[in-house]
Amino acid sequence: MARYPSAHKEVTRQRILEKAGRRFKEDGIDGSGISTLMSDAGLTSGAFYAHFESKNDLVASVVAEELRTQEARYDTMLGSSTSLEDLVREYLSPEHRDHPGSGCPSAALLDEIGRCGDATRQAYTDGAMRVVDKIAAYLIPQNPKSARGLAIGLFTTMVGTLQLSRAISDQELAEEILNIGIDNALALARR
Amino acid sequence: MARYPSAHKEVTRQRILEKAGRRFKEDGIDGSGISTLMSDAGLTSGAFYAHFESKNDLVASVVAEELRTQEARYDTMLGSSTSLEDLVREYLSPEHRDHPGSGCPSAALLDEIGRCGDATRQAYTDGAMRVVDKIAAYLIPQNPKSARGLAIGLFTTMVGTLQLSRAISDQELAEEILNIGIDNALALARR
DNA sequence: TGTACATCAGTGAACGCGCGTTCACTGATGTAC
DNA sequence: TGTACATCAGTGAACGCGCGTTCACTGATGTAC
Repeated sequence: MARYPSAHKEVTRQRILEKAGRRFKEDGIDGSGISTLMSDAGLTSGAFYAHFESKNDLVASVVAEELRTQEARYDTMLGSSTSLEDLVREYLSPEHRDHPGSGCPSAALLDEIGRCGDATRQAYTDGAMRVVDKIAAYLIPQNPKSARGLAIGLFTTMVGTLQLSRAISDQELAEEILNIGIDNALALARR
Repeated sequence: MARYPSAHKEVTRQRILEKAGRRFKEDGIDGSGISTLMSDAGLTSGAFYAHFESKNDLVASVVAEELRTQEARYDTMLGSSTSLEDLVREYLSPEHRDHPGSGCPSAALLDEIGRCGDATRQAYTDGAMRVVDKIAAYLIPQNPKSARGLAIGLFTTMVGTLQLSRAISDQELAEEILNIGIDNALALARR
């Protein structure tokens, strides 16, 4: 089409990553084809390989990007007036459950990531541990290392609860599970 | 091929369900094709539709069957001398993490089940709640209802922890996460 | 008891379709002279 | 300043392949006479 200013390609790459993250979280990684992903980004399928080596390469990059976004968001929330309780309540809200596309990548994709290759799992490991460390530093600022186990417990219950609530077909029960999850998470954090 | 004794078809159906459950948990639902599933069961693809209406129908039946199996297993374990602590340690063991095919369907498939249609999510709801009720009845036999929240908390942490441990590429860290998960689960159960 | 027929679980080729990937080509802009 | 050329992000058709599903057919056994 055109020769663009030097920043243009990077901007496009970022748009592909953001739209693909959303699509993956909505339809799954296996459930999202390259043509669909590229048309989400306003492009045609052929352009994909100017930005990524393969679908696997995209998946690893998306996972890294998603966790970077999540880390930044929690950083802002916990750095400002938002309490951990607010964060838990937002995470385990019906809004989050019903909008996986804009939500937590772990809740939407964790078991699928476990089946991915090394590059993706490496990207996940780095990103998830930074998020866990952020939570640990908030819980016990003077000794984040001792809060690590607590932070991981908080993280796993929240992820498991949101996944369970999404899988439950009975609306009332799904709601009850979110509330139980909030109680359990807050009880953990209060330890 | 042959006209079989009247029980034969049901035996074959059961074999398909069992093999498909294993394959789904190893490669994901979207990652498992009908031809592969049928050849796992020693049959060819065409025979599939003599047993199931569609892949969706199979998925719902597999989910129901997997949870029935899990319920029976926990029933036996908790009914005999096995303590809840043993169950937790077995669930969060490296063996379980490294063999999803014979393991917990929730740990392997929960987020994918959340993206399935009503029939599958209904099957999951029924089965998972029976498993949770089994755990609750063990925790507080005289008042299982009050143990429900605890049982759900135990369930979600265990599922989340196993998924996380599978997604982590660093072996040492993955091991540490299992141990942290055991501590967190046992602390919960002791409440 | 021996023969003809009905049954039906399973076969395997074929359907249209979307997958991940490749590639010859386009065309607006930046650069060289 | 004006013209010729190089650049390169993006196009869109095509590749072989496996997907979920359909269907005409097979053939060993149970049943009827």
